[in-house]
Amino acid sequence: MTDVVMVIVMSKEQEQERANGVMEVKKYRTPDGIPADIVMFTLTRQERKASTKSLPRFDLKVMLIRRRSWPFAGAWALPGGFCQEDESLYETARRELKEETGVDGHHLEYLGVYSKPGRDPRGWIISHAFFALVEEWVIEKRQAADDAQEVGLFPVREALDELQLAFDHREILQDAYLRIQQQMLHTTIAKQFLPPHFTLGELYQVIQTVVPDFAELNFIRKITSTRSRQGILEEVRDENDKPMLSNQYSQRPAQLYRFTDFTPQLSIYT
Amino acid sequence: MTDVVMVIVMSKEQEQERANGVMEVKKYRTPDGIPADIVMFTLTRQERKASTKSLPRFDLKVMLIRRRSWPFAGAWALPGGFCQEDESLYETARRELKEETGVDGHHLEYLGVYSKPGRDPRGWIISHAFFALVEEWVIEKRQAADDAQEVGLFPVREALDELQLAFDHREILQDAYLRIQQQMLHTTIAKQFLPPHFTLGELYQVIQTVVPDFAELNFIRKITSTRSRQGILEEVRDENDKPMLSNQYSQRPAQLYRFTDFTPQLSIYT
DNA sequence: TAAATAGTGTCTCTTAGACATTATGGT
DNA sequence: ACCATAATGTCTAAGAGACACTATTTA
Repeated sequence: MTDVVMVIVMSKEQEQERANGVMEVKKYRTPDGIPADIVMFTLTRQERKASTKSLPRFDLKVMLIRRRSWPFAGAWALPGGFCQEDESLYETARRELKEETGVDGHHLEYLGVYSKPGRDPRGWIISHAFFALVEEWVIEKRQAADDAQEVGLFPVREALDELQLAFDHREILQDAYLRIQQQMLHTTIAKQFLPPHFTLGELYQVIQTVVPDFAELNFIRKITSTRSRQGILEEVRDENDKPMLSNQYSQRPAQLYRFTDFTPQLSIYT
Repeated sequence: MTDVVMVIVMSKEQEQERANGVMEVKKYRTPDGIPADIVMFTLTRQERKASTKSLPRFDLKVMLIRRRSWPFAGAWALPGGFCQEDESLYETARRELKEETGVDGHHLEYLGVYSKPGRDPRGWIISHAFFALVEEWVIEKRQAADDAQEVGLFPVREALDELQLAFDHREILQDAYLRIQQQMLHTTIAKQFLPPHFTLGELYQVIQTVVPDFAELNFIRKITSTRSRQGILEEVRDENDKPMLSNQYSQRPAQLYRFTDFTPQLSIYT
């Protein structure tokens, strides 16, 4: 990130104009704060008691923190904090994500703005939502170390259906949920939840966890054929060019794959 | 749009907490203004001097207004204005679109937030970009009636490549251009630029104007077959169930179509 | 009859979709 | 031998992609 420094040379008249311009801006009421709120998603691994090796099953969870002060004291809310003058909102989100959850350097994406009048009893506060995708182990490490705040990981459906979230955070979470489902099908964000090398079974589980409606009988065949979808995945091979296999989740070893950096362009017309 | 009224019953202690909370918010520096800027796209029809009837060719254009005061006096900029306390940013955008261009009730969609420090010499100003899609005739009517401001319609490529836009409006326009291209292929926004009934030739021209890379040799065949794409379009028929044709653009009459309300779900995995 | 658009014929190759079948190897 | 997962076989119908060809009017 490089900041832009703006140098402006002005005549006296221009300076007067500038002062007027600034005055004009200042004479209106301005918001009382511009926070960034973060919807942090993670996939947690369910314990399975199968008789043999079996595929992992996941839960899509969201991190919430319990508010300690007015307003909505005691309610669960999205982590977040106010934007400062010397940072962009993306930087705010990254800073708050790190400060409040100890997570840094992960997928962080802008979601939208929430500006409905009256959404925050503290005043005129316009919030910007981001969503982050983090692997489970990052959060586990953090939760152990942290005793400053009460944090919780909730299954998304439970958070939406059963919790009374602070502010309009239910609406934000709902929007984020729809967005991550869309992204899961349109882009390769699945890789945020997967190790560098993974089996097609794992990938399928990840997609299904985020998008329960997703079903594809011939998943393996479709992924491994398809010329138009021209290789969003590629087989992993070792130094001798032998296909690398994994039998972590099954008796029969399964081919390992990785995502390429190719994302196909979708269209409803072609 | 219905506003939400929030009623809160508080004890004295709670009221004290509330006051503290508000104080806490107030003691930080807050932005000097939160504007909404609008990227208004339209398709203008090119005059063609062909020997017989021919398909319309379009240009994708964006509306800009010339700034009259500091900063960037004389430069072209996106129309926009500041958010007021009693409205959401979407309402701001709708209001400004109407005030500055006389356009109301059209496709208006949120694009994103622009908050890089120093982006506005007037102070700490965080801008929200929207994009609007408007038919040509609406703007023509407006431009004739308006003499308050100098407004211009520029081909998008020209505005991006040759104009020095105010603030970071070039970046905003660039983002909006990418977004509209994406939307054109993923959704049915093409209908915003088309009459209720249209020929497949017209539709193809619209798509190609917004997404020059789009090319599809068997466009008609693909649109009219396809079970999976299950009818984003349907043939228009008259009261006697006869197919309705148009020979506006060709000697041979062409079937008229309309969009259904179906938008297919795309996926890179299916 | 040339021009400009609309639409069909034809051919090959690939994919979709649905199921059945086989492969693997540890408990 | 059974289990859970991985992967291939097989079949039909449909679509992709490329081009050639016909259709419809009017200037």
